[in-house]
Amino acid sequence: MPLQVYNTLTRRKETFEPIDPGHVRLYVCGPTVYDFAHLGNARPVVAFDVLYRLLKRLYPRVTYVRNITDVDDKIIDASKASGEPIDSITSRTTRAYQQDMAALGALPPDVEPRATEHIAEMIRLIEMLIQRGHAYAAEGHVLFSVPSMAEYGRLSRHNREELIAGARIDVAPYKKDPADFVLWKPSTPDIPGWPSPWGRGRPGWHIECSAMSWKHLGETFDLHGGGLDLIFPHHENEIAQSRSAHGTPVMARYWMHNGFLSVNSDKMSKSLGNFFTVRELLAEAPGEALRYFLLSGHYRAPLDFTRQGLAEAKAALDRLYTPLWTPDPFLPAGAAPPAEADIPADVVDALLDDLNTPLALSRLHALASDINRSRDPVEHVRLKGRLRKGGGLLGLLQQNADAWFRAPSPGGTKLGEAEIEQKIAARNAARKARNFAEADRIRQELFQEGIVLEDRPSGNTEWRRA
RNA sequence: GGUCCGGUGGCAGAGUGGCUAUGCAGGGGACUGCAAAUCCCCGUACGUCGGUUCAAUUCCGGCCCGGACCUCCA
Repeated sequence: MPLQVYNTLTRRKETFEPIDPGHVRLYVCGPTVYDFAHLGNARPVVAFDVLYRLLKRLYPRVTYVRNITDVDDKIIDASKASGEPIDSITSRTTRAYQQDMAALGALPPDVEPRATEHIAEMIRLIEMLIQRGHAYAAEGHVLFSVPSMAEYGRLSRHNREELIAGARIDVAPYKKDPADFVLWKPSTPDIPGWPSPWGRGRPGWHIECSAMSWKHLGETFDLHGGGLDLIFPHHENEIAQSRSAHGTPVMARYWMHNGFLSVNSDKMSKSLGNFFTVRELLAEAPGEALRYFLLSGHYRAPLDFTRQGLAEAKAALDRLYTPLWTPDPFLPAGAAPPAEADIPADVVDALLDDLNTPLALSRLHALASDINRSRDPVEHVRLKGRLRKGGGLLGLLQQNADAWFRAPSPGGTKLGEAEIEQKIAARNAARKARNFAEADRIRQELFQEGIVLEDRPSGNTEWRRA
């Protein structure tokens, strides 16, 4: 079964056919670095991380580019408000972003270009657009001429007239057409700016992605991803810029957009103030649980964030890690050692169908059940390997099960491992003396501390944090 | 107004023209000194009204309800 992706350009699921099967190229819109990322910002990162992992399995070479927008009026505003220098804000926030995404198990992209390091490419692109009659300079600004592009609006399925009719902002007087948008704008001396043929200024929002994707992936590439809200205007304008500058029929062949994360059915957003930063959530749950939560819904569907949902994600991971936690059975003498585990095909198939992660997760659970039922030692070990491999495709189940169950949790017990082991030894002594009241008292005592004991058939007592 | 998504069991969330995932929660049983974990069994859900069909939750149409986008936004 080939990879199928839902393409926003055609509004249907299509078979993915790379331009160059030897080298797949993917671009995802990254963050504007002026504040910590919230869980909604993390959703595309995790979703497209699964895509990246899948593509890497399918093709010999994949280049994944995710930009860092480090020049933007929101950054300027943040600096003015706090007094913190712009460089400090952007470098600090970029670092935090990278740490947070790593904590969610997202692989770093192959290239993470910064807008400020691509000003020359942006200026070049703007010059090309002017040359070809798709842009014009006016009062220190350079604007893209929307009427110059016949196919403008194809991605968002908006036509120019509707846009003008529905516009929520006033039309700047220097625009020739109300739908025209800014490629370059002048900077006053107190804010960041770069010399350009149109005077000292800074880029508009959309041009940077056109410049960076061009430089790192070429004029036309395979996949472009981002949040649903970027379809218009951001991606529409990127397409207009790139296609018009290069004279190409498409910018990216497949456009993928993730749905929103909501909180009590309201979109999680900074302006509504109902957001949870990845950072604060990492203080109450493991990154892997947050990742599982994000993958528990299909990437295009809305996903409602609740503490209960997060707790269920953690419980589901407990269930998947449980069979991985039990020691491998002894292989019968003379038995062939289990072969290198294969990737579970049904998990791959689920992902090939437009990244159906909920279905893929259910297949992981089926695999866990198989392991729990398995009585054959060789089969048991082989299935465990498969579960790990399948989890790996989703960026899950890669840590040591002991670490998963025993890593100190924020707000958890203050008891150290040595103290826990000590209490377990005391309890086992009581059990041996058939003093079950004392044994149960210790069990209860540990339970109050969030420690669960499991007496194994082997006679060992294992503990884990609830 | 325009464009585009959805409405599935107590909750979350897949999927399918007939065999009704998966997890959590709940009930019963096995196992256990007690537990935990695990295993077995259980509750027969698909907004609404029509249509097509031998058969529709699944296809088509109307309606109702909810959501997103229409130059801040993942």
